[in-house]
Amino acid sequence: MPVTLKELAARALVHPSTISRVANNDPSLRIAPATRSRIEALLRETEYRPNGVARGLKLRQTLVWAVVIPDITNPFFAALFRGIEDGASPRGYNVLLCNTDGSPERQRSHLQSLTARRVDGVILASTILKDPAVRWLRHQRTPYVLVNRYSDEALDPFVGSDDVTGARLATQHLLSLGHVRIAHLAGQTTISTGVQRRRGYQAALAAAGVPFDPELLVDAGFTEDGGDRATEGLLALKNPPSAVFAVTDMTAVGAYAAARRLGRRVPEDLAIAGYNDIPLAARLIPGLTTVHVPIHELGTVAARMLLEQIETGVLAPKRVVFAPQLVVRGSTSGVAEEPPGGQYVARSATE
Amino acid sequence: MPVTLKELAARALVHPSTISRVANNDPSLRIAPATRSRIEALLRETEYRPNGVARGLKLRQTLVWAVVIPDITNPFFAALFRGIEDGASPRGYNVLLCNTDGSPERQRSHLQSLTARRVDGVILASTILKDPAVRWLRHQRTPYVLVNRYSDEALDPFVGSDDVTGARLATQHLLSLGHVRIAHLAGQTTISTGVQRRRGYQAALAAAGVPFDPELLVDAGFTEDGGDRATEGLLALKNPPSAVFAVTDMTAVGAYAAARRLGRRVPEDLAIAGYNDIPLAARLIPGLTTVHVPIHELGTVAARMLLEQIETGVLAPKRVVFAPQLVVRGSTSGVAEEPPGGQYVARSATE
DNA sequence: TTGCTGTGAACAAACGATTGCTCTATGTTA
DNA sequence: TAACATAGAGCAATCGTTTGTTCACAGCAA
Repeated sequence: MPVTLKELAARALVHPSTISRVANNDPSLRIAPATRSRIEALLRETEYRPNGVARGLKLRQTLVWAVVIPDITNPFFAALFRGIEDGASPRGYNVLLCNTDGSPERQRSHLQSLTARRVDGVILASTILKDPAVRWLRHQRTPYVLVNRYSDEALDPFVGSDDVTGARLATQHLLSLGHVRIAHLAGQTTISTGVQRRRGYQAALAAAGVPFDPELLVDAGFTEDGGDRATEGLLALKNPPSAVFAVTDMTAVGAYAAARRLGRRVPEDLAIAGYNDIPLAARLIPGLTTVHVPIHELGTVAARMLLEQIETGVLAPKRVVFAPQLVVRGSTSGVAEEPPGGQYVARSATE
Repeated sequence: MPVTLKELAARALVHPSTISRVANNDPSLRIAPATRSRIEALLRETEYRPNGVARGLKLRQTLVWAVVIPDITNPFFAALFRGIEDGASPRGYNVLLCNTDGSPERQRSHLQSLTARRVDGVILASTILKDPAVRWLRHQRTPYVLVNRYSDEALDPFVGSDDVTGARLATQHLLSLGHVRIAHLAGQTTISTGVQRRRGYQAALAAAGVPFDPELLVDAGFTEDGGDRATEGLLALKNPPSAVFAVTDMTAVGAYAAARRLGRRVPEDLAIAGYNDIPLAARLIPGLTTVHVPIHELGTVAARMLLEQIETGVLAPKRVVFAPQLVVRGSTSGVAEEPPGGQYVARSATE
């Protein structure tokens, strides 16, 4: 249905190549002004748009990126995606969205079909440590950037937050409030954020001279359900924690649910801290104390890094790590909520 | 970097077409068993995957769909997208996600670039009434389906909920609780859901013999902020409403915020009802009474309709409209919350 | 030997653009 | 007038597949 160069050429009585040159404003060849304006009129009249597929084949670039994440219904990844799209769209890129539900197998099969489609780049937020799929991607020489979670610290282009520091901040905050039995709703050790945030949690305990109680470190994963179940278990202990640090805000939301169901008040009976500062965190009652991550900016920076790799052709393991900021809300302090908006300190980025 | 047919042909000492036939299991031509197995081994060894761009050019199908929505960070659209992807992925389609932020101009430009890319189909949830961009899409003969909002009731393939009925249910519920001054946080009249839900609201009032007070019908739009500001205005009236029906759950969330800020209790001072039953609705405290829409299923059905159009080549204005179900929670009744999960009646669909 | 049949694979024309190169007028210069 | 420069546009190869058609050759019968 859409018009092709060949058809236009027949109508204008010129060779297709001439039309292509006018359409692309090719400077390498002069076109007579009369011919040019005749063709331009035709282009406007027919609303000619070159076939992107044919163009992609010839130019070896599709102007398509892919974003691979666990689940777009998780507000963290939704915000991240917006950041990426806002970085990609102005440059003419469209973005494919692939959900893996955390399955390495689905991730692998998505990555295979994406490279077969010749996407110009991939942004991956669903990776596990030492991910063979990432290794494969690297080997394919497909430009890619890992976000939030890394696979191999030294080898991958990465943008994320300093998880150890962030977790330390949150745990220190709980310690400073006088809590001693602080539990950690942890992420899997197969995932970098899981490992690093555990590390920060333990480091803060050690620095404060609080002995580490393995009973208080439970694997809750990154889901609301996991946080709920794990918290229920913790509250059933003979000697339950007075505070929990959750690996993720969604995990913390699960903790709220469990506390509420079991009749515990937040923060009086159980203080809760999370990680990421998703929009939902401020809307919870009481508001969730959490580690602020500039989620949208993670996305735009990832887009910028991907673009740089594509334009320069250099696939270097550059890293951008944001310094986390603790945001204190009612779930730990019990004090008045901070005024809405504007409370975040400007981030500082290190490479 | 990835291997091409021509290279494989050189290695196997056969013509590229022969390899293509083996790779695609082309039944139209016999291949000697020896040749076939030699080529198959080579295909496996090199992990050959046909270049999707070249394939798309030749076969005139890209196996790509596009989803155009206002904003993926809105939980409604995130759930919708999952439904679509879950319908598309098993059939080998990948899905581009385009956010418009409600701007018709951005929608138009997205649709143009998408058709230039020759996507196989478009699912559009950001349309306005009598949308010229949809008219254009129809004229291009690009397969498309509208979701949730329609443009032209008689002309477009559509899947959504029965907005008039749903709004009537919610308003009747508030009336049945004894409320008389019921406000409506309405959507714009440029959008079908805005118009239809107003209609249902007014119909319920009329049926109950409650006079319609224009003061109580305010344009809040579909955002949290809009709901917040509109509610603030309503509560400042000399004769404020005792209940509000919000065009959307996110709008209702804004109403919660305003009520809380102004010291009104929900539901005692202000009852609140919403529309869509996004996951957040059940998590609010008190839980939000709302009209349940099978969001994920809207997406899978839209995917099925799109696929049918593509496979049959018939672009008919088929409609699937789900019957809405009222879900009563604490924001109107003040009674105990229903047990989590399982409370939804199975939907009934009409065509 | 000739002619025929059938197998197995090569050939070649698309799909719709882009771009280096070639070619033909025309105009300029010696 | 001959040689030559230049403008303007056509030619053709190419990107990597797919697929209808042709072709070479072997086996077999007459």
